[in-house]
Amino acid sequence: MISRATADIEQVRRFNRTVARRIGVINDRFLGRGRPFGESRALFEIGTDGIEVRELRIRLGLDSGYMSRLLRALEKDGLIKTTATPGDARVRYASLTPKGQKEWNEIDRRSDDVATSILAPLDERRREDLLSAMARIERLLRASSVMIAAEPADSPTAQWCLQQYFDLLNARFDGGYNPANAQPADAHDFTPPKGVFLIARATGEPVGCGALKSAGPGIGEIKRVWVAESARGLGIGQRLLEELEEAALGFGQKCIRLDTNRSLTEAGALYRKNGYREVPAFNDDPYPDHWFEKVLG
Amino acid sequence: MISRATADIEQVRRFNRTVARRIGVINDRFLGRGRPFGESRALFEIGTDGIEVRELRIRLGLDSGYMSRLLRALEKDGLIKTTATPGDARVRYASLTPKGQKEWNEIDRRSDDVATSILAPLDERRREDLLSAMARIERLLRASSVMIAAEPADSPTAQWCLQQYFDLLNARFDGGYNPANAQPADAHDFTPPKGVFLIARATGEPVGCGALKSAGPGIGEIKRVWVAESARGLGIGQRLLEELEEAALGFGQKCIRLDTNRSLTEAGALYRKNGYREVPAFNDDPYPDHWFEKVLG
DNA sequence: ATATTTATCTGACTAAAGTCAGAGAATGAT
DNA sequence: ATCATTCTCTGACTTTAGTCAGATAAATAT
Repeated sequence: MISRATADIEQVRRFNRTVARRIGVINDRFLGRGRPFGESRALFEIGTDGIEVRELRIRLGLDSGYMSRLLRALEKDGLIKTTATPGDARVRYASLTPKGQKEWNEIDRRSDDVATSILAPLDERRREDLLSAMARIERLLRASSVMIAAEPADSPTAQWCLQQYFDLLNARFDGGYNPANAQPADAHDFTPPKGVFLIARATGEPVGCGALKSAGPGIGEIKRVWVAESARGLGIGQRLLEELEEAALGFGQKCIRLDTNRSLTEAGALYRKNGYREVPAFNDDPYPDHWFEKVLG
Repeated sequence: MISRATADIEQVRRFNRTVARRIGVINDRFLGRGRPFGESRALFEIGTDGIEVRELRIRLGLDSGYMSRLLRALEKDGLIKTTATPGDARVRYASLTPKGQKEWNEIDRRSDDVATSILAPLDERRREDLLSAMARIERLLRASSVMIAAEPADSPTAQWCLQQYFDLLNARFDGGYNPANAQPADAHDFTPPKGVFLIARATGEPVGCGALKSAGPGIGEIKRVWVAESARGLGIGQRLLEELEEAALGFGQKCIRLDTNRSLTEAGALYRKNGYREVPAFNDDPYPDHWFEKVLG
């Protein structure tokens, strides 16, 4: 008997093979335009707006020597020019010449042709079916590539996430939100061994955060749970919560509490679903109107 | 305003990018095991059962000289051995040594790991959603890669398709089917400028056929419409029918007729959907019990 | 029996992709 | 002011991938 998990894995592998073949093959060679693939790729990434060479190197994952040579080749063909960046003369900035822009448009058109060639043979119904399945796959692959990791709460990324969180509260709450009026909690509170600050990232971009601090012996408090608008519905909140609880157990916190506001409907639902039960107010913060607690284990 | 078609194309391109990144990257390098990618691919394709070198070359699409060198390299590493095939000493047969089998298992395991790493971060509901979308995409990409082309009706592939068709009739009809009792129609009838024989192929494999012959001045007759079991529901019958009608117009046939049997339910539905209307019997063939006609244009 | 075709192999290439060790200029840290 | 770091560039490589023109042996066609 083939187990459920085995069949699932087989399905994923089959998908990988089919799609890699159908897309990879067409893409790679078809888009080449006689030019080495590496050059085309670089040209395409430089794009209409240009790009810092440093950034380009990271995106394509190339050795700096190799990158330099690629750019030299494109330059010699009159497709791009490189200039120093205003702020930092070490960093070079690559941008398309008019000739390069033409070439770029051609690559772009071919990309469209590839897409069209996939859709063309299908009738309306199947086409829509394919498109909706593609949208779903994209979204779910995005979800599956989200990584959650602890980071210092005072790191620039963490600060950025917090700002997003505060902006959200400010938009949702009647009368806005001002962190100065709320219970203070600084980076120190969200640092092991008493707390932690988690950041969820999708392909490098931060898309969510969540924090844990101590609220007395054996008690943890969850704060700052935020998921970017663009990444809602991917189960990131759930995963953050699970990881926060795990961290709490690691710190010996057997009880977790948190507060929230009724305008944060998704958060309320998440907590209830995960076995948090409502308790009387345990603080007199001006913003929360619901208080929850859960005993772990 | 962005047109509907443009948005669709954008969706396909976005999908291609996402999938190529998430799967392509992991697959290619992660599965490499320090070995050149070409060698790994060959090793994997040789697989547990071994394979004829000829077949392997076709599958990987490699030059025979290059293929030979790849095999020599794998042989030198003690991963495979090659022997002559019993029937034909020109053809070499490549198979894994025990060491090669171990290596193969490792690649296989890594493939599983890649699949698992995609599924693992998702909860049950999203996992199922992803898997079903993958199955759908696979199927629809298969449909979109089906090519229809005219071929001589006496080619081996055409003969093979016809045999499949007759086998199907034989299985479906009460009392079976014997082409000798039916109206004769030979390769000559299905040849331009009076007829044509179309074959639908998916990645090289024939998955359907359909034929057109003349049935008098300005009248065409469609025969031998068959779609492989494994390729039903992909719209191939519809596409064959459309291309046959187009061919008929090209031959100046303004009226098309055809006969069928009630046991071929899909065919009947297809004809009705495409505007064929039932007419009195126009032949006394023993097998058909429904006769259709359509005026083109 | 001879010619042709098929499958593989070898040698001699080329192009593309990528690595590594510095060098040099600009910037940031102390 | 000095030192370390960052970013790019150059030269000198290697590896991978692939092509092309025969050579060879076995099988097939005439």
